[in-house]
Formats: sequence, structure tokens, C-alpha cells
Amino acid sequence: MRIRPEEARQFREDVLNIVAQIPRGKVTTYGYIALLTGWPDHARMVGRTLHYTPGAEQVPCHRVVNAVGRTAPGWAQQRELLEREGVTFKANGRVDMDKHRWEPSFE
DNA sequence: AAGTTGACTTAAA
DNA sequence: ATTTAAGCCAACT
Repeated sequence: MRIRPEEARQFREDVLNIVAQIPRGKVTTYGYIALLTGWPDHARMVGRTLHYTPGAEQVPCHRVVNAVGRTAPGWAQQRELLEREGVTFKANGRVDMDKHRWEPSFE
């Protein structure tokens, strides 16, 4: 299922709203966010949105990493930002996902 | 219009 | 632990 041009706006909005809810010290993945928006196969678009959409700076997008806990390419600061809130990394430089994966307690 | 690219994911080697 | 491969989708060449 593809996102039609009219829905694109809503999609970006949803992504930002979801990211805004990630609590301090927790992280989530692009794929999971995609799932929550109702567009399960759009992990890439989530990444694109957070990277290029103005306004992403206003939400804690540093709390979003990929499925294996790798931080965003070309964004050196991200690791420091996370560690600052208590997120721990493994020896290989990846986030300890099992420990910090965000589990929304439903609303 | 066809090919490439990337803040992705999963599986396999 | 790395690297490849294939599937995915919209934007960009």
C-alpha cells in the first residue's frame, strides 16, 4: 500500500507526534514508528521524515535508532545525547535495545 | 521514463 | 562479528 500525496502530510504529522511521546532514556525504531502510523512497510519514509522534515528538531528524534540499535549515519551527537539521558551502549557501539526499547503502555 | 539512493528490516552466509 | 542479498517505498537523477 502506497501513501498517496494527500496522505503524506498526515503521515509526517503522525510520525512527529509519535516520536514526541518517546520518554527520556528510551528509544524506538523506524520500523515500529511506521507500524504505529498504520504504514508498516514505510520504515524508510520514517527515516526520511526525521531527516529532512523541518520540525523534527523540536521532537526527541535522537531517541530513534534502527532495528539493531545503530545510531543515525552522519550524526555524531546522537550517541552523546542518548548517553546523557542514561541510555547505555554495548561494546560494538550499538544501543542496548532490550534494555531501552520503548514499550508504550497504551492509551 | 528508467535507474539510483537512503536516518530501513530481515535473513543468510 | 561482518558482509551480502533481497524486499521495501518515495524522492531524486
